[in-house]
Amino acid sequence: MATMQDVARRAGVSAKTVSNVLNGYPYIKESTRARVMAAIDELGYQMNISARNLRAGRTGIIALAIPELSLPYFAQLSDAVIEAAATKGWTVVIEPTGGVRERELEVLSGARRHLVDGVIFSPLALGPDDADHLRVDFPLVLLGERIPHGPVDHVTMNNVEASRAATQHLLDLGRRRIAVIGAFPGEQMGTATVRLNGYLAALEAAGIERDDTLITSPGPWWHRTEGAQAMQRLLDADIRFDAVFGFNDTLALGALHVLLWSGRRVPEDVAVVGFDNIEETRFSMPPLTSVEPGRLQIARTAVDLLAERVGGTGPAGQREIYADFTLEVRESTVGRQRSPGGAEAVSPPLEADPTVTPLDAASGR
Amino acid sequence: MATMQDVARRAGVSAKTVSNVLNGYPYIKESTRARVMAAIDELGYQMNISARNLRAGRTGIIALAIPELSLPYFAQLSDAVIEAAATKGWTVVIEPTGGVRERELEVLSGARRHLVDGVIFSPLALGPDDADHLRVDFPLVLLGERIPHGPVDHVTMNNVEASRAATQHLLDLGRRRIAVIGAFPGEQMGTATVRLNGYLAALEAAGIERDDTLITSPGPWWHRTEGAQAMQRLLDADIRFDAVFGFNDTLALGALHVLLWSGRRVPEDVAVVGFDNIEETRFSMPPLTSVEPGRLQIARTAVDLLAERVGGTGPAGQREIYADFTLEVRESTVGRQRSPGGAEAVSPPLEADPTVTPLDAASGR
DNA sequence: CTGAAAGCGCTTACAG
DNA sequence: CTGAAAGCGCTTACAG
Repeated sequence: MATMQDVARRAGVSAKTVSNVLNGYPYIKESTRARVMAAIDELGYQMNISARNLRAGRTGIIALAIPELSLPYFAQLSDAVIEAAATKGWTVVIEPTGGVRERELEVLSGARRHLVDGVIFSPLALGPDDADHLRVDFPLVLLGERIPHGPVDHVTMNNVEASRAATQHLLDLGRRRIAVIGAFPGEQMGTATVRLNGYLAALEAAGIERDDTLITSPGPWWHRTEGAQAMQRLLDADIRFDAVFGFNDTLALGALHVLLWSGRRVPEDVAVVGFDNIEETRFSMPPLTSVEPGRLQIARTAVDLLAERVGGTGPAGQREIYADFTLEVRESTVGRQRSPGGAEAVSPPLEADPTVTPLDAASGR
Repeated sequence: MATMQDVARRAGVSAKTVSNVLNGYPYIKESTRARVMAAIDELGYQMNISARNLRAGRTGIIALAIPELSLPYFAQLSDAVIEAAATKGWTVVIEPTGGVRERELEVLSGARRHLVDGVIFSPLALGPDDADHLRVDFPLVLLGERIPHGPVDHVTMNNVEASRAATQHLLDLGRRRIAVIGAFPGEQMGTATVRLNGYLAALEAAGIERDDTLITSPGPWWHRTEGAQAMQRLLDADIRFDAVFGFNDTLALGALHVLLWSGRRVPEDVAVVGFDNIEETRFSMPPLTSVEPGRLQIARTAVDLLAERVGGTGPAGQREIYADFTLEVRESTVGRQRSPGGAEAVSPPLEADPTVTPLDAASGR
């Protein structure tokens, strides 16, 4: 395989000049650049990334450490991060930690430190007591709620406010007994905790007393299974409720499934709200009202902050960025007619998802 | 940062010996190994991957090129590939192509050839005419149906048989007018084509004539949206049918959504079958009968074949491996009672998903 | 605008 | 079992 030297020889220049051309160094005579490019074409030359990395101390790779891709939120977040990273010329390696503490620590201990220019990390097992582990010697951007005021740049959203808004939406519809799927009493700090705080804040503002029989704790994982199980236990215990707030969409969808199975009408008997606004919320039956957490904004911001750290242009202190959320109102709370609160008429979700990449015309499937 | 030389000096050995220790070279005196390990610990030494790659000509990275992570099948496949690759010491970079021809060609033109030891590639835009593009000078394993007999190792499943079995299941239930969601007439070869062939084969064996008004072509993308739109068109056109076969689960789930919306009962009025057995098939209402394509087996086999190619131990010719499929019968076809065909009683999906990674006890959410 | 030399941190032969 | 030398293919100063 051709090397930079081969190209230089063929173009009648030095390797340095080839390097300059390839790296976009501006002060090169046009004729020289043309000769170099021609030589590259003729030899089919491709730069050896490892050599460049060794010498330059950069790899052009960032890691995205998340619990698992099978959780739709993280799959969709990963797509967004990959796309945002590409605009910076970065390749992304995804490191599913399984939410296992040891594997999350490995992300930080930097066994792959030399492989990546930086890391975007969404911890699940690590918590506030682990903030010191975040003092690493490579650029790191933190996502999520587990370590709120760590010593690194942090991108998140205002979960308390968003959760309060979702709960308020149910209250506005006249619901008074709102079951929660997704509390996690063992948690010092995390998504479950802050979303529960938002829920409780909304109740308090409405003068409704907290009822712990309505607050279910399906455990640390938030798949559909756990949502279904938690709902089944509520039904088995004959708890009365007129609404359900799932702390993520998969919990809410699992709960919705069991509700319908048991013969409840949604939203007439029970209104259901989720969180994350994953694609399938538009396709459940009925479509699921959900909090859009600003996933694209989170991905882009995380990549931008990381790029600044890698480039050394970030400020000295850590930054805390909050993405904007919105409540997407769908039929699981307002039914098929116009919402009483004046929301737009809700129609079957037949419009294309604007976030879907268009397929070019020539391709097939 | 400490180098191998620093470690060698501290341990009183040569760099070569440190390298031998780190690479598991067997013939090292135990006392030497211990001294080296101690020096590594004391210095906090971590090998520079780029330097190793440059010298060894390997990177320890493989690429997985897929259309997009937002399609649950590919997210779940990616998780499986990442896990399988880890057992070989490989890191995975995921390259979402968006199904765009140009980006799929980039995967093969090897702009990142030096970055990866090999590539697992699931094309969508490239087709049988592009087989020559697969003649690349790096290890490559192909997935999917788009290029059936290309010049490279290929892992797939028997789509025709699986599709035939799914259709037969509907026929066994007495259904005679089975609508298809997912045909793609413009396609020379691909998933849509082979699954349609299986469907037609089953009809023919049952002596049922093909009815083209039942065969919908939602286009190349197989999201929920397209399934919902195709179903809406069937309903708008007043086509009669008593079953629906979605060529993947998201199409089937989109169609299911519109069916229920329109007031049809599933499966009493219309039975629904999907393909891929993604997690949410167990949580739709009703749960969706689907073909399990052997996703884990596909992931592991692809990684194994690639490892043999990278190691130079594979056979000269290309291999064609078929994963085993099974039909997972759920309520969308047999309802909540025992299936007439003798399948097991179907119950609400409250059992845990066995493919879910356990979270360690100490972690939170 | 371009070149010649040195060196990034490893591993590969080659010796012993 | 271990060592000394060379070199993987680039980029970084340093000159001019």
